[in-house]
Amino acid sequence: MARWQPDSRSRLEQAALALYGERGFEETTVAAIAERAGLTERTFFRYFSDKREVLFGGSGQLQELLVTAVVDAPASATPIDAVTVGLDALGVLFVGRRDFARQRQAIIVASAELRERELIKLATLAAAVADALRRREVGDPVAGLTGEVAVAVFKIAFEHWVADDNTQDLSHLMREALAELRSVTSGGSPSVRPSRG
Amino acid sequence: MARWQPDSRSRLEQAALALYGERGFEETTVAAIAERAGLTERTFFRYFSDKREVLFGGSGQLQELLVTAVVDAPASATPIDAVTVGLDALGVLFVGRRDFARQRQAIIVASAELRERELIKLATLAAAVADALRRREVGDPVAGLTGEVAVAVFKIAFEHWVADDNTQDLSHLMREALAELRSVTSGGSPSVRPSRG
DNA sequence: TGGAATGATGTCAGTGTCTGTCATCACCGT
DNA sequence: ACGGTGATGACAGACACTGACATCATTCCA
Repeated sequence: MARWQPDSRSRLEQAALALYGERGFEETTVAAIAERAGLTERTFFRYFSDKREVLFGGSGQLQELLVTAVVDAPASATPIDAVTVGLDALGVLFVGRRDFARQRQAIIVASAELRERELIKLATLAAAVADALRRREVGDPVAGLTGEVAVAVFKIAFEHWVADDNTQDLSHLMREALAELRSVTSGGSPSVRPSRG
Repeated sequence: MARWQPDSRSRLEQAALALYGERGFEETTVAAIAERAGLTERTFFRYFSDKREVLFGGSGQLQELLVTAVVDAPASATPIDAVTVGLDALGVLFVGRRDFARQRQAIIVASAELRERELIKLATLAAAVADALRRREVGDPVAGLTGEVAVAVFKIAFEHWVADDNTQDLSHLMREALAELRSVTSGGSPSVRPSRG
């Protein structure tokens, strides 16, 4: 018999998800999460740096997958092509996890603090993609802008995927969003020019 | 003789800016800010919802200016053109304020908490731009994507403007960033050409 | 085999953010 | 004068988070 139950981390994650869903994020205390997990408040903070972070354990894996795919894309691929390959790789990560993603997203959008945390995770992701592109000899500011584009596409497709009665898969929605973005940025009139138009 | 010194709000803002700059954000207590402003901690929280918000008083004005310009852009303007008009309008807001902007930005980039707050302000701005475009009969997802593009362009140009020895004005840098973005999104397989990087 | 090292957890005290509540007191209109 | 108003102070308290030390099953090794 082990002295402690195993999987403290995942028990804390599950307890937090449940309580945030039931009572809301702000109304849930860390003490309550720890109690439901059969642990103490102090132990919660040993696993998670703060009360929000317990919802973002998967962000590291997401970033690793995307960065690896971008770096390993064919040498002939343009920056935007490499990013497209990366986004395709993300599709598999979410297969079969739509219900979980939906529950988690409902909690996040309901809390300003959690939305802040999500945004900085996405910004970190964009920076990581930009770095990956630079390893492909892509210069600035193209690398930075392409990183922003990748995350914008992911974000919009993800929101669409999680929303209500959508049945298409995430990869498909990401390709759609990218196509839309192309049409937006190519929609300006010729009179609008970088050099003092 | 007034019982209290006037301009409590701006005294608190100045005290916070000074202390965040001297000691750093995390190392500065609200009590210290209030004391330097000749007020109490409780009064600080009557003016600002939290310790970070004291640095973001100008975001409302920024948003109003951008949204108004987008809404009032010529009816013939495409979504991306309307946004370009809006970004031009922002240029004047920062004229002569580069030193202040630089000092404030140095504080923000040094703190993860403040970066989070900045990101949600920018996300709110993007949403406001999207709403403004919808008032121009622009549909989704073009409105949302164009809002993201507007903010990405502003963000990158602003960072460049604040950085080191740059002498060009903000409006010019925003037009440059937009042109770069166009080249990024048109660099994929469907319409060819390797990017310059 | 027995004792020391290890590692996850508990306990406790303390700091700082933020909120609710009530008191204070100059100013203002009547 | 007098009561209303509005900005501020004073105070208590909840909660997030941290540092320091204690506990104790497991494991390692002489």
